[in-house]
Amino acid sequence: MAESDFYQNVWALVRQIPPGRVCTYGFIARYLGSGRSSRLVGWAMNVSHGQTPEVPAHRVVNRLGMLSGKAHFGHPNQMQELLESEGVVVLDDCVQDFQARLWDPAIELRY
DNA sequence: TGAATGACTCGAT
DNA sequence: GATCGAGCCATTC
Repeated sequence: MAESDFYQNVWALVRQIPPGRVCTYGFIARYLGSGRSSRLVGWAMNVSHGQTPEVPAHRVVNRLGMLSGKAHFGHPNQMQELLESEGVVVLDDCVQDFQARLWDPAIELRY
């Protein structure tokens, strides 16, 4: 039973992140109600592999903009390449202009 | 059933 | 200002 509603909500939210933008675990966790469930968001990403439709987990980084989850992709560089292909500049596993690229669901989906 | 783990975050030193 | 430790919550062993 690795598919709780929490995962579904996380995936649904991540899928709404527009290309070229990124989001953080903490923001997602907070938006879903439990600001302290950031680790569960990471869990959801772990399970999201092979999901359909695909979950753009590469657009989710930690609060510092670091690609902390790149090791869980097929290839460590895959996450960075996916982001760069969408226009996100990645340097040393960190998203450049992170503040500008940040996509906050609490603001973007408030309308 | 209890203990350990994890793609995180915050507060204290 | 940087580093260390504890908390959180669902899943797994």
